[in-house]
Amino acid sequence: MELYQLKSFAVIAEMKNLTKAAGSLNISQSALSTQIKSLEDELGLELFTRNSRGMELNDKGRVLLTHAQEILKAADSMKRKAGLLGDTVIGDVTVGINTEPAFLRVSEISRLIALEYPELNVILMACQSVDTEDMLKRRVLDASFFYHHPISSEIEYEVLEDAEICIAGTPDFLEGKSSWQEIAATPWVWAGYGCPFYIAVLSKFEALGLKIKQAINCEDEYVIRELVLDGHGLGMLRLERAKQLEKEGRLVIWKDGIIPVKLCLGWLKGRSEDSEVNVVRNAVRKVFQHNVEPAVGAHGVMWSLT
Amino acid sequence: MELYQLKSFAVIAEMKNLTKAAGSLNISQSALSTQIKSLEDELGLELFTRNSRGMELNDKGRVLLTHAQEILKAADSMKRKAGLLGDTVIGDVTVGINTEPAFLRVSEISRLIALEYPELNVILMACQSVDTEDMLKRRVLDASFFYHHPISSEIEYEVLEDAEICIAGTPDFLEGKSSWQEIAATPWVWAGYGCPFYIAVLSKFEALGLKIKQAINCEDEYVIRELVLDGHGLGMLRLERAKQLEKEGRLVIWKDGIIPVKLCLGWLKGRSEDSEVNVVRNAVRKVFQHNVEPAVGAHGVMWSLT
DNA sequence: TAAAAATACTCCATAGGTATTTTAT
DNA sequence: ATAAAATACCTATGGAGTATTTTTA
Repeated sequence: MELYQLKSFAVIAEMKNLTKAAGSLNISQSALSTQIKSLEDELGLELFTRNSRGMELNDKGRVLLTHAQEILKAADSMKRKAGLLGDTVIGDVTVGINTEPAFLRVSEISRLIALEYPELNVILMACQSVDTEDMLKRRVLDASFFYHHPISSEIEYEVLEDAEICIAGTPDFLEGKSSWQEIAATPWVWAGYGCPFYIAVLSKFEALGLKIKQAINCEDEYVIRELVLDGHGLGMLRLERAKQLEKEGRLVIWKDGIIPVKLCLGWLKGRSEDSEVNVVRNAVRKVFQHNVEPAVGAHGVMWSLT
Repeated sequence: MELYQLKSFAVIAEMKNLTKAAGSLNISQSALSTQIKSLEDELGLELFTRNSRGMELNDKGRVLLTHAQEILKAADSMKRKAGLLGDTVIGDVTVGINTEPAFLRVSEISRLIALEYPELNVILMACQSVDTEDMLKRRVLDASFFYHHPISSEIEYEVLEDAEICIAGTPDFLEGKSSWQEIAATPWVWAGYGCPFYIAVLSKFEALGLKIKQAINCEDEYVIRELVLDGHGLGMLRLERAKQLEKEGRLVIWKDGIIPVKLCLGWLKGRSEDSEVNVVRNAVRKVFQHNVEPAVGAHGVMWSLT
């Protein structure tokens, strides 16, 4: 028993004439005849009485037609649903964010996505740049923001914006200091393993044969900022944010320690055609190309901290 | 989209592993792979995410699985219903009766049918023996009782019982009469065209060069009997019934006028395998072979008079 | 005789099988 | 290295077509 047979069954029942039904189904009279016969054989009963004017449902056929119609209706409903789903994206899309959401314009992005794909839930997951590759490969993330750094060729990305990172500290740490030697000799609030900025600074130190004197290690950007403001040592902050804090007189920026970085959005190469990836790419591209109006609220945003 | 694909879809979703699902469905892994792929193509979306451990429903697949299961459930229900209907007979079966229902044991027959086929409605239709052939051919009747007479080879029948018909009349008509000449000269209550008994008598008269003197024509057995009892003339009655009336002194049987006839059940040759025909045949055969207990009531019997 | 369904026969599309490749862990 | 899915390629079942026969009004 297959759907095409049930469709034929229903059409014959309606038209009461095999030849006309065959025309309506765009198959030959012969094909339809054998089709309905094989259905009758399989069900073990006759569905129609045949007469010289055509075919008429018999009592059993009448009973089974209601079943067939129910099945066909459900099948139509499934196809219609698939058609709708085909154009939309549902479920979750998980985006890694490597720094402050406001800088990444996260709420604007999620608002855009929510408008176009109301059934798609955006999950934000705080994620160090260095972990991006792993998180994308493990498919914990569908796409992720990161600061540019050497990365596997399995990851595809596009550059969104230039940014700057600076070395900053409380005034007492930086007053009168101007050489890398003096900077290296100052206590540091250090970000552990793979943070691209710290790697850049570290390689500078190594080139000059310097070693940092003392460090507190910490991964989280927010925590680092707090520790620096608290006078634990020098640290690396986004220039924009550091300037704000300098204006407030809470810290000083070391002018030689400004590093240009590129903000990127990355995804797994093999998933470049996945709708989840493309939804994020398109939304992010729109927000970073044109200046869309400022966010008024985050739609369907969930926070997930690593 | 066909049912076999939906079945595959459901099994893969349950087993989360294409290879195992293929085993369960008794087809090869390869066949199942292309099967589900073509379903995905047709629906225009992916149903599963493939990973190295197997296949997992994605969000859209989860939505569509519920639809697929609904369809499969309805299909199962239809098959189950067909299975039940295959063993039963529903609707109407129309049986022609050519004489008194008690003699035909109609209520026993319909009781038997009602027991075995509760959804089958027995319709009884009074029908002259001579009309049997036409009524069966026009499918107004599925089967019919009739007294044996020359009949088309398109009609199949079986003999149920021997019966006797006699010539009878009120005492004043038959007193002292003993020859065919005298009988022919007596007024008759005659049954028109094809009644087999009257044909038999007519041919006897013709062989003897006789003509009936006077006749009232009437088709209906009951009416004939009333007219005979009312003294309108001689008529032909079932011997059994005539004996009863003779005992009551209401009429006299002419001893030379007893004709043996065979009670038959007939049906259209081409329909000898139709369940409607066989239900009647089997019930009638049972009742006329063994003496089942007398009827206590007629189940689902409708009377329809021509 | 006409109209409809069934059937005989042929053809080919495609479901299914085997063997191999690709992919991910 | 292993386990799984995808793919290439082949086979064969059975669905569909044409032409014909059967059936019934």
